[in-house]
Amino acid sequence: MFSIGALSKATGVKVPTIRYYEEIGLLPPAGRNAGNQRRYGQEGLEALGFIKHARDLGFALEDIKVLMDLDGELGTDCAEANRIACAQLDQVRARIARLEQLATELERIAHLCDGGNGGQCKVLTALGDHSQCAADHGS
Amino acid sequence: MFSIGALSKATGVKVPTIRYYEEIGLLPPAGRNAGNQRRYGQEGLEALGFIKHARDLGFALEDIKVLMDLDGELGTDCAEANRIACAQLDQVRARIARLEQLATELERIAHLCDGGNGGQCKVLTALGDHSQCAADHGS
DNA sequence: CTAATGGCTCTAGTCACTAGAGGTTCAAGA
DNA sequence: TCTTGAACCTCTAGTGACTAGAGCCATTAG
Repeated sequence: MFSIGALSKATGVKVPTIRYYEEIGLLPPAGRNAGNQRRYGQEGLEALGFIKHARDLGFALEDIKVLMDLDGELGTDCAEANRIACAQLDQVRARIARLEQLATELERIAHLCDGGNGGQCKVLTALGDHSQCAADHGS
Repeated sequence: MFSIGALSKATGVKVPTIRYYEEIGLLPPAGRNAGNQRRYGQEGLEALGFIKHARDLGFALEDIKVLMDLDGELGTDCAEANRIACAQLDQVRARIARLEQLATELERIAHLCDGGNGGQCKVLTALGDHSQCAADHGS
């Protein structure tokens, strides 16, 4: 049996975050001891480990909830889990592409300036003027 | 003179967002007409355009505030603006690196499954078990 | 037995908006 | 001039995923 602090250490999820997960129904309400403190068993550890790993992979809590519900079902068909994972992968790839455009643009802007002073700052000018940008970096 | 709606169209920033920017002091309070409606001139357009561009580049509103204040100062030294831009670039690069790790891991997980069913879903198992991961994709 | 640590609930704050209610003003057509 | 509908106003509350703090109670080591 783990206390909430022990579970926190074991998983790397902060104590208030664990309580938050319970509050929003992502974790089932923990059992309590005589003094009303939460006590967790192996299945609590596994559930929280699953959440932690999925969060690290960038899944939204809502998606994690769906994945966990899938897991409970008997003879789970894999299709839904796979769909969610692929959607997540697409999102991550899209974010990478977007960030790479930003990085290009920021490099250009940052290189305008040698850190000297006097006159109008070219960095500020570049930030103010989208038309100077090489590409459509966003909208 | 622009109404808030015209300014919104001209910049691509939504109307409630413009009011929000004013509320938090990012935009100076707009002048009003006889009927208490906001009216903007050229400088309003430019200020909002600056904010929009910087937001598109991923700058936080707090950083944008600093940049705009810098812009107002006479003989602005460029160093601070440059520092903020470079910090932003570093952040973007770090996020890209992190996301690339995630993408690798997600590809591995998504490929475990052909969408068939029966037995324990390998996608769910992989999500639950960090030790299967090739790399330390997060913490 | 006492002190330190850890746990409890509850409220409010973060960031950057977004949505909705309920009311007022503007601009264009009849 | 009147009317209608769009655009505007303020205010409150909600989003996601936590984080911080107040004020109190439980557990545990010495």
